[in-house]
Amino acid sequence: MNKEERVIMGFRDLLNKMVSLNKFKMKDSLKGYKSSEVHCIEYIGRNVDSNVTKLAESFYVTRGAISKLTKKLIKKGIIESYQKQDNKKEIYFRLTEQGKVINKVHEELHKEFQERDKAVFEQVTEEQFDSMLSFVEKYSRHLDAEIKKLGVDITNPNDFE
Amino acid sequence: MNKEERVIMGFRDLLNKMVSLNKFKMKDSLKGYKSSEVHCIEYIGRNVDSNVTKLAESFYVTRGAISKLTKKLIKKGIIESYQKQDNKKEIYFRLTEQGKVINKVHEELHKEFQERDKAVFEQVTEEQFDSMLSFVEKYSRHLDAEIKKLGVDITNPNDFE
DNA sequence: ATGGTTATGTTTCCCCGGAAACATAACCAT
DNA sequence: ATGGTTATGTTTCCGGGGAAACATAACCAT
Repeated sequence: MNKEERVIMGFRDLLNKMVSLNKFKMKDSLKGYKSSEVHCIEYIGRNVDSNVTKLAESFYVTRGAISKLTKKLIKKGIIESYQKQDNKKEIYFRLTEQGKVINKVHEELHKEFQERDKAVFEQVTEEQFDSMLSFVEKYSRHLDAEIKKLGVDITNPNDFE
Repeated sequence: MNKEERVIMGFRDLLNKMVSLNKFKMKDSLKGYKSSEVHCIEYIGRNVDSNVTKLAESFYVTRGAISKLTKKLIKKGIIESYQKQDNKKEIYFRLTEQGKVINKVHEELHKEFQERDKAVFEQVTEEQFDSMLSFVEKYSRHLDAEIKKLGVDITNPNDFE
């Protein structure tokens, strides 16, 4: 396996491990909530006027999937929807008080993760960060061009190689 | 968003884009085959004596999922199973002639991807590669320790943050 | 203004994979 | 050797998400 593949594979495995750990910890502190639900709550908590489309694009899933998920969260009383006077098409979401509590717990968990990995990131130099970011951005732009050229739809992933 | 998050997010997006592009191209040259099937074929083509457990570990999915997938591939005549005289427990897989053809097509596709991205990787210096690999390996070891400490099961991912 | 086009959201049907219970074979400690 | 433990594979049940058809609202060109 050459270096290119090792880098890509390495990051894939890294992400898998992070997700596994996240799910595991979530079972402790956020019992009863699926990770997809928590991510949705997190996004709505961070972004005013979230709607189905924005959530779908951000999570790389279909609008249909988000539509069902938000309906579930509304039924559970974690989020609520609202509209604006001048727009009868778009439906926005915000957290209820209950939702804010869950979001708070999740934020604490995030801090815990950062603390956990601090030791690793402290060893990374600015140059290393910039080098990685420049690679990511360059590669990303390259793929964007390809995606555009072929007219590919980027609404589905969540499985890797 | 700090640099740590940007690197992780950046790679997540990168992987998503690669997967989308892969799926799109596969629809052209490997019509009728799901990407999970093709990956399975690829693995069996590369590794002698593949079995359900090894495939599951490699793909981060449950043995049950692989069990169903391989059954489907056998029914389609793409792979076949065999056992060894001295082991009545483990069941191995190999490609049939038809499977080899598909694998060949897939390999060509891989080369095409490498060619497509050559321009990007040519710009990456050895130092950059080594820097990224060292980061990945360090972080990975760190998470492994955490995973071991907590006794987390790494058999499920395929969705990211 | 109005008819075609695009954007947004919903619903139905279906497939894939996880969880868990199960069956069987291999291993191992005594 | 044998009974408990572990490894491997399978099956059933269920939930989540994709695809596609659909409904409705907004946009836009004429």
